[in-house]
Amino acid sequence: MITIIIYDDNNDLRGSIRQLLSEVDRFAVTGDHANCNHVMQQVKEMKPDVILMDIDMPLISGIEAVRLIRKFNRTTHIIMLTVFDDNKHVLDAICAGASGYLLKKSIPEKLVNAIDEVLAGGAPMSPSIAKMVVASLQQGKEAERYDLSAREKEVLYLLAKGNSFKMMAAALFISIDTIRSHIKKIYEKLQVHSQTEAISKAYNEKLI
Amino acid sequence: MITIIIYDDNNDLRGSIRQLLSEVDRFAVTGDHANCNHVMQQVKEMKPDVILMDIDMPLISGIEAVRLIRKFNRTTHIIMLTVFDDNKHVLDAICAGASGYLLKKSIPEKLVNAIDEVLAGGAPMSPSIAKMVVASLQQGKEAERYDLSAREKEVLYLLAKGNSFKMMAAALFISIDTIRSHIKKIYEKLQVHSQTEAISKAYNEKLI
DNA sequence: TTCAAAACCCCCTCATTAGGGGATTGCACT
DNA sequence: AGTGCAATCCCCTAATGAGGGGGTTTTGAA
Repeated sequence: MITIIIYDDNNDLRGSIRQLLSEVDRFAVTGDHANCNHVMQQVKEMKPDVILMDIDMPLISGIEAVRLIRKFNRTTHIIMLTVFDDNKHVLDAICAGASGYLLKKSIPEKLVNAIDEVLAGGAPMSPSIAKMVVASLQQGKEAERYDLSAREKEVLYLLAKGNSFKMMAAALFISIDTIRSHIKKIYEKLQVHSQTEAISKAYNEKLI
Repeated sequence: MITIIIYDDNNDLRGSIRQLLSEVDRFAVTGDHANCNHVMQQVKEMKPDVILMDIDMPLISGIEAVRLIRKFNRTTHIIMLTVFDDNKHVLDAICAGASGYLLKKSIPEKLVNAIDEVLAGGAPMSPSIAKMVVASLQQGKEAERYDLSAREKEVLYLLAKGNSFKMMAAALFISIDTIRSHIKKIYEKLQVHSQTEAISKAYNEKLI
């Protein structure tokens, strides 16, 4: 028997989901709550197989709840329920440790399927959510518009590793003044004025 | 009419896909190739709406091909076809700019659907692929083992943005010596000895 | 209540970095 | 043959950072 807990501040929706899941013999909804105020205690007690978690809830958001749960439990499957797919929090939820992501409008036809899928080790997602996830992996990967020379990239790389000018000079068998020259060039090209800015930019633009 | 090009070194599979797609009126397969040796030229000429791309091909891999295509074209949808879901290259393909990812075994029942989905702006994925993608986003996010205080995190964040000690002091309305104290603590906790190392570590450990 | 840790402040010195000048060599492109 | 650019090296000064001291006050947990 698959045990399930529902968190959603919408009473009607909670009811509908209970109804929907009651029609499947192997599922047992062992709890539903309008907020996450006692989520840690509840999950510890019930040890559900699957949690359905609304993202937008008052006081403790679904994302916070996932974080709380993941502090002591890495195995229970959590499927997020969200109204809008342009919700920027969706990615946060993924990073927090949710397993699946379903738009509320697609609950009727896809929820049962999604539950089976997480249990099988999958990551069910509504298409538009999947798109966001993929986009987040692709973002920025088109850089290289700063056209740093090979040597400059090398210096930037060593810099990011925490090397001082002196250490880089030794590593590359060139004078410290040459390092300085390269650094100046790099700053110019990246339009920054310090090591920290340069490295920060390098990471953000995936130059490293 | 939706135009489609297929790249796969398996002649039988290419044939099956052609056959499968020919049964859908709105699809027109305008080309199929066993390798990607002339992929840039072919794509430039045909300007297909969708490309089906095998990942494992001799000489130029599907991933390389995606990179080549994305150099001059950001709009054509590319669906990767892969045999194994444990292929570590799947993530590379995503980052290279593919839109969807289908296991070959699920082609018969899901290919038509996947094509419609990318055209609608989605990101169709086989469940096990989705799982990998999600896992890649979640990985490492369990850091926090350096237990920096809230203030220290704030300082580290500002540092990474390229602020000097002076600027941070001004921004936080505290003395520059206090910044210095926080920095010293941060270095101690992260076990580093310079700004650059600290920021590099912060990025690598997802502290920022 | 006591104790530890966080957050704040101050001083010192030496090393390093930022930013501004130069210069020479060698390679590639025209 | 000249032009541009990357890569190398040099010098200078002012600003900043690293690392070592020394503190107080506030706060939260034991």
